[in-house]
Amino acid sequence: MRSYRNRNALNTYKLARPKSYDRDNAIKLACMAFWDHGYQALGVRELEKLTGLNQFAIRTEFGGKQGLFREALKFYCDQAIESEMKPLIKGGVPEIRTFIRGLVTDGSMTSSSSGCLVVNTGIENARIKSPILEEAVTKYWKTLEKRFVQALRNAQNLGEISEEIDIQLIASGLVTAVMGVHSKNRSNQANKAGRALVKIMCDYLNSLK
Amino acid sequence: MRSYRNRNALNTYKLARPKSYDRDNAIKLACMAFWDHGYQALGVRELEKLTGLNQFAIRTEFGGKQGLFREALKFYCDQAIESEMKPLIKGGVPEIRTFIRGLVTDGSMTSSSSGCLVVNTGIENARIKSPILEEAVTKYWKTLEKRFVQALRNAQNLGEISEEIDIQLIASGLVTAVMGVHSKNRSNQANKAGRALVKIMCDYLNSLK
DNA sequence: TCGGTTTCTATACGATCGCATAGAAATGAG
DNA sequence: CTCATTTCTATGCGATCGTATAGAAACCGA
Repeated sequence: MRSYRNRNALNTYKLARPKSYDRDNAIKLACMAFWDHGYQALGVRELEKLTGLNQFAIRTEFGGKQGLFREALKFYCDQAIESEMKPLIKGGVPEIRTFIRGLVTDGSMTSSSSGCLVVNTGIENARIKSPILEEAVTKYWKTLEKRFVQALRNAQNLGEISEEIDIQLIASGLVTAVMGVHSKNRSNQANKAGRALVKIMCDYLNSLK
Repeated sequence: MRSYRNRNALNTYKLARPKSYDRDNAIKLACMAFWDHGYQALGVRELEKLTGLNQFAIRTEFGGKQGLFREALKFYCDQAIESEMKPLIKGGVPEIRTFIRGLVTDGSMTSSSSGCLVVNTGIENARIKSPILEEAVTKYWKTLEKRFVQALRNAQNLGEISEEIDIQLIASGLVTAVMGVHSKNRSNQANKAGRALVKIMCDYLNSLK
């Protein structure tokens, strides 16, 4: 065993039997599977079928079911932060509205009848007490809150909203509202179930002028 | 076996070995246990310890783990509907505010670091697809929505809020906000974590005059 | 005290969980 | 071709899941 890791096409020394799966795609499929079924309810054997991975690969490539879940959660978070949250950094109230509306809009990755993987994980693992997962979940919501804070600051600078406003409070409340929309979407198994709160929050943002 | 059921002190014909548990109290303890740990993560053997029930009792009295969970969920719903939701029937905006604030107030049964059993159940069982549980969850949120509608109508009649308002929309949005506060409380394991959204929704209600 | 009834405890069952291991299969190098 | 290396499939392990069963224990009526 010359090279401990030998992934994808970037082989260093010796080629052996090629892997039957694409790592990145497997993570994506695992993400969707956990998103749908939850962590505990999804067994390793069904996970194999849904991801195209084999048991050996789950062990050696990801360190088992837990490790694969961590990768899947990371994939979800990175994806959402990079795509949906990004416009908030330089945006203002319109971008906040777009983000919120994305929670109940077909085609948006944050709009799903399965809710949100991070919400689901935070609720399911509240008592499993895995520090690694807890940290990932906390980091995700902290990031979203920061993005909201940034967008609200931008909005103040643009004069879109009043200077009197407690930005931290609104950002925190928006995060909680987002979690509510996801929860309702999953509970009702409909990706638009939370649309009333979306409307209300948009109206509320308008009232901050 | 003269009488098939022989519960508590109200024995009909023949007294035999007395039960070692109090049924109602066991349901209450089971409710707290499931609330904390979730359904799947809580095994029958630990459930025995936490409720004071024995395996035989779980089978004969409740029909197994599922049956006990149903009773526990029913207990939770009935309790919340009877205590926290009740003032909404004859109340107006102040009663809505009190309800919402109760989600992040020590001593209120709807304020818990474990979130809300109905939210947790809706999320955990979204893919388990138990029609019985799904119906119980749906009914709970429908009831809360109706209570909000009633309170908002009362508020209109009292002149607390404008006649122009879309009551159905606000009621639905309030329900989703409630779910958000519960989700955040559980995710953060703090019964006041969702307080920012509570403040925002109270402000929003004030703006409807 | 004994019989009838119900609930108790103890034990076991089949299924499934995540994970480990062994040997076959698939590749490139020599 | 053979060999070294890696990944594959097949099988099994120990633990735990919810549930079933059997016999002991606890009560009342007679």
